[in-house]
Amino acid sequence: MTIEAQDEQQAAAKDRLVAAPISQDVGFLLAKLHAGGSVLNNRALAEFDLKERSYSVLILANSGLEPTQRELADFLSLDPSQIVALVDELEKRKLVARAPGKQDRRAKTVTATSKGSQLLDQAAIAARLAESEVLAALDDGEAAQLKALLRKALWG
Amino acid sequence: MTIEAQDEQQAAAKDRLVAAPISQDVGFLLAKLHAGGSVLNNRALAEFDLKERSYSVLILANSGLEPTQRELADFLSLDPSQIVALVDELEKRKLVARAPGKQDRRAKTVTATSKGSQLLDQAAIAARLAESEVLAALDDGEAAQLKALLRKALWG
DNA sequence: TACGTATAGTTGAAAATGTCAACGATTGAT
DNA sequence: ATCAATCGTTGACATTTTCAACTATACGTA
Repeated sequence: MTIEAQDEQQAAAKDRLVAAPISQDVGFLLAKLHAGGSVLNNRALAEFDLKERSYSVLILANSGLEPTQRELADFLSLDPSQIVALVDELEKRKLVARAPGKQDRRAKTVTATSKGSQLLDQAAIAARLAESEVLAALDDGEAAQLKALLRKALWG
Repeated sequence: MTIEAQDEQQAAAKDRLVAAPISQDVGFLLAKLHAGGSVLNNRALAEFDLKERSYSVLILANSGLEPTQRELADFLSLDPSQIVALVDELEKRKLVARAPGKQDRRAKTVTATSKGSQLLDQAAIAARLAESEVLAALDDGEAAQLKALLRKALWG
């Protein structure tokens, strides 16, 4: 068999299981697209020594919303102890700073430093590129529609 | 502060971070909706001693497509060794059976037993209910549109 | 004011998952 | 006949998840 014929057969076989009814299952579709996207995202962010997780924290720290760690945990669907580790690392790299909450001194707000903000500017470019790869099969209108539907499903 | 006022404030605070630009990021939206959905799915499937993973394998085993373990690994974005563990457990419970591949005796195809098929019928009902919870904020047309866009992003 | 309960962040341990390299059996091209 | 590649499997190792404490702080109530 030629190399080309092999590749064709593999490409054909790769998606053979799409016919199974699980391809109608939203949970599965979300998981699969997310899995593929994570690989691309993490690859794109590796250049900045960031992963999806730390990138997310950095964005939120840079948002001006001064999130507390608890809010980060809730919003990112992570355990509070994972936020500790994430913020520890970003803080060690001087990308974010912890500050005591203004009304509640138990809480600590997480804010991006200017160094963190600058790094984020660069990383966001790479992340946007990765995103466009994930959604390569969709045109701009469809991509926007997908985002709108996901947001509506999450927050009504 | 009254309990009601507390709840209101928490509910308001819960989504405060939606304003951050990460809420425009497809990767994040996918991760968050998937995270929420997984909890519901696994809760719904626990009744049948299944998790999302084993449920997925069972569906594919029941599809009539006679997937090999390698195909399952590729399709579910899992390491082949994880498929071994998953199939081991389902086979021990007599829900699926391994059979040597017809053309390739290295491969093993995974097929649902009638017991597995029956269990799947029940589990699918619970899973559909969980899915409708995940997509509660969308009407039927929007849900269908979301699925169509996810499928297109994955397979063009 | 003092008390009791609840919450924020932190730590560390245990369980579950993910990643990877090796191996025997089998395949298929040369 | 040989040789490289692939399939399932095993086991080691790393990462992630989950959970139960603990301290400090908050806040309603007595």
